[in-house]
Amino acid sequence: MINVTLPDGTINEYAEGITCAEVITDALGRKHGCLAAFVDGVEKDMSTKLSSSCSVEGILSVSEEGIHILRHSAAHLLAQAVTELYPGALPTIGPAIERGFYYDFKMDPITEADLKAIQKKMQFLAKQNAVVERIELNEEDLKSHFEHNPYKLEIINDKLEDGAGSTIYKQGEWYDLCLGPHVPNLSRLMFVKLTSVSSAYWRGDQEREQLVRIYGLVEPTKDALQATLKNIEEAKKRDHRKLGKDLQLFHIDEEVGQGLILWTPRGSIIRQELQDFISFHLRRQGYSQVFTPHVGKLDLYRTSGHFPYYQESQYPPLVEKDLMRKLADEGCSCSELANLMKSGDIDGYMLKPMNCPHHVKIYSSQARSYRDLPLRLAEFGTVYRWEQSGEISGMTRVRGFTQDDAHLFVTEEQIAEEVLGCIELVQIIFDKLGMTDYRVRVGLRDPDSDKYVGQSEGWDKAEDACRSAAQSLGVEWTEEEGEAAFYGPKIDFVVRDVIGREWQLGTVQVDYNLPERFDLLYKGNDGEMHRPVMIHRAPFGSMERFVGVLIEHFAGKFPTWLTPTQCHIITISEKHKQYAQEVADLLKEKEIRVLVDDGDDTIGKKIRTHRKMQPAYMVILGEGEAENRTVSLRARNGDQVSDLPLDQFVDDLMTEISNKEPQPCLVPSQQQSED
RNA sequence: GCCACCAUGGCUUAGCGGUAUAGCACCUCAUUGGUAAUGAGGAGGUCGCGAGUUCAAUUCUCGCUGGUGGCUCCA
Repeated sequence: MINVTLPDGTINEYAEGITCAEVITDALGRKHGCLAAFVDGVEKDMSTKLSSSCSVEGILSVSEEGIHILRHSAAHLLAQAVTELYPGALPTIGPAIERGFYYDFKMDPITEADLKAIQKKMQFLAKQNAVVERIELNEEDLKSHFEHNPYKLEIINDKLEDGAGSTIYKQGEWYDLCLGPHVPNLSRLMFVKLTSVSSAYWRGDQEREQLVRIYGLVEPTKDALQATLKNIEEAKKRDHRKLGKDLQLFHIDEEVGQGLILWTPRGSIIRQELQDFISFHLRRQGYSQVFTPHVGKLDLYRTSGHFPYYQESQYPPLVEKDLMRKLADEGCSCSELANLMKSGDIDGYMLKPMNCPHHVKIYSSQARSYRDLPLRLAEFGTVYRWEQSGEISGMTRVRGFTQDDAHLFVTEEQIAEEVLGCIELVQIIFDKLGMTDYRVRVGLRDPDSDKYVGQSEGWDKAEDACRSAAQSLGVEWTEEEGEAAFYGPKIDFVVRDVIGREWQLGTVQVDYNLPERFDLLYKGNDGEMHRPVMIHRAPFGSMERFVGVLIEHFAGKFPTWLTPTQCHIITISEKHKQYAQEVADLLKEKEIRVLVDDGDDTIGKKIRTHRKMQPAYMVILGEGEAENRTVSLRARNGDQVSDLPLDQFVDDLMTEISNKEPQPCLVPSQQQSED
């Protein structure tokens, strides 16, 4: 007999060999809803036989572990369906992921249209409700089970020690190499939805074959699945690429170039407001504003190390016409030209991929003493990077972007305090914008990689400085090896958007390397020359990416201070044109952004039209308002307030804007939102 | 860069081997209307670009450009 401890503390005695399923059924009844169990805290199948005293706790499909098992099992079901429909298809790997599951197959490409049939097959198989069976096999048997699948054999050879066996999971005649656990039977997997098909490299290696990857969702109930699908639909409506077009915030034109953002008047207002906001804080923190050109000589980037290191992701260099002609006359080939550039035998210009070298040159334009430090140089600097064409997307991944950049030249003793100042700035901004869902990542070098430059002593010090700064932040932070820049460690602020994607926005980087490469010096109070340390930082990261994320964060409903047109004035009839103009002039005088619609559409029609542009307020003006010098307001959610005295409205609105209130607040919320 | 899919007036979209729908937006006229579409009329497209097949191509084929979903990459 063995003793089994249940979550509520009771201890039951059972015969040895009893299964988890039997224990849980005994404790909770037949409709326990568990799909696996923790045995002494370790995830096990329901069919696991208990051989000694232990604790047992059921895993429900709504728990984090439960949904993970559900997804993983659904991936197996997908593989079964695909291999039955496409006999030549070879399953490779198929894990559960954050929002569902996928499975990679070696097979001929399929299209989204094919997913319907596969999903139907999955649901058919789920209805058959085969039992999922765990089978332990020795190495030889294991290999013979997968002798026609080189991918599985590769995993067996790589992951298992010589001579070690492993397990397969079998449902009906189909089986897969897997450690489990899995659902006890397939009927648990009724509520699946295949979402997309794409491709992936085998084991994530660009050099190896491309596989067909099928993504899917699974939920424990029909309602849960419908809710998940609805969430995805809602998220799509927030997509900054769609909203950017609808709200006329930016435009990308193929004749201008891929990944190059044209900021339209309305989007430019948002960007300008953000820049003003940040500039205000920069002045407070003692930064100096600078401007530098968009190009620089190749030699500059040879010295900085950017040219040789990041050649693949730079726009092609610009070479002078006469030199090009001369080289062409001499029969110089393209590859020879590239070599000459690489070796430094010919020079040219480059679109700047970053602002640091220019700022470094401002530092070194004068002899510096310790009294000049910290020297903080800030610039909204536009940089150009040749991102891979397939990677470019909307505003979040582009080829030309403006960093809210700054470089701080500091003494070693000043690092900790200055890094902290940078971090505080990031926090002020995130706080003001209500971006609370972010994590802090301290990026360290990968000890096994040789991509990093500089002395390891400097690295150690810089890494320590980042750690202690992150520590003092009072926010959850993680260290990640291999996430450092090639010149130094960094602290990144990674923001999670509404769809759960993560975006690296703010960044602070400590750099011992560039001062070395450019031989930067200052005279200390000891009369000796010393080397300063550089801190790179950009609280927004790039204006493009930040605004892109912000559009989705607010779903286009910006706080009043950021809203491109804050008030849309709508007249009831032609008779109120004059009063509308008066109100508009008054608001404009106070630098409030306003638009007047005194056209002859009906009031309902106008409201419908203007709602699409998401003004902070619609200001409705008719008979009563004109007579009493009042306004009526309509908020984005349809709430209204009537007969607000005009002067009070203007005052309140100005206060709201200068306070940078997170949402419009002049119309008290009366009901649940109609949006 | 790789794989798959996609590309029709400003936007959303129908369609097909014989140069093309519809709605919104736009313009004109009438309407003077109180919080999610007043009515009538009008104008606007060499169907992303280039080549090929064909008597004929927006429709089929290839290339290019751009987009979408992923992979790889991201100073």
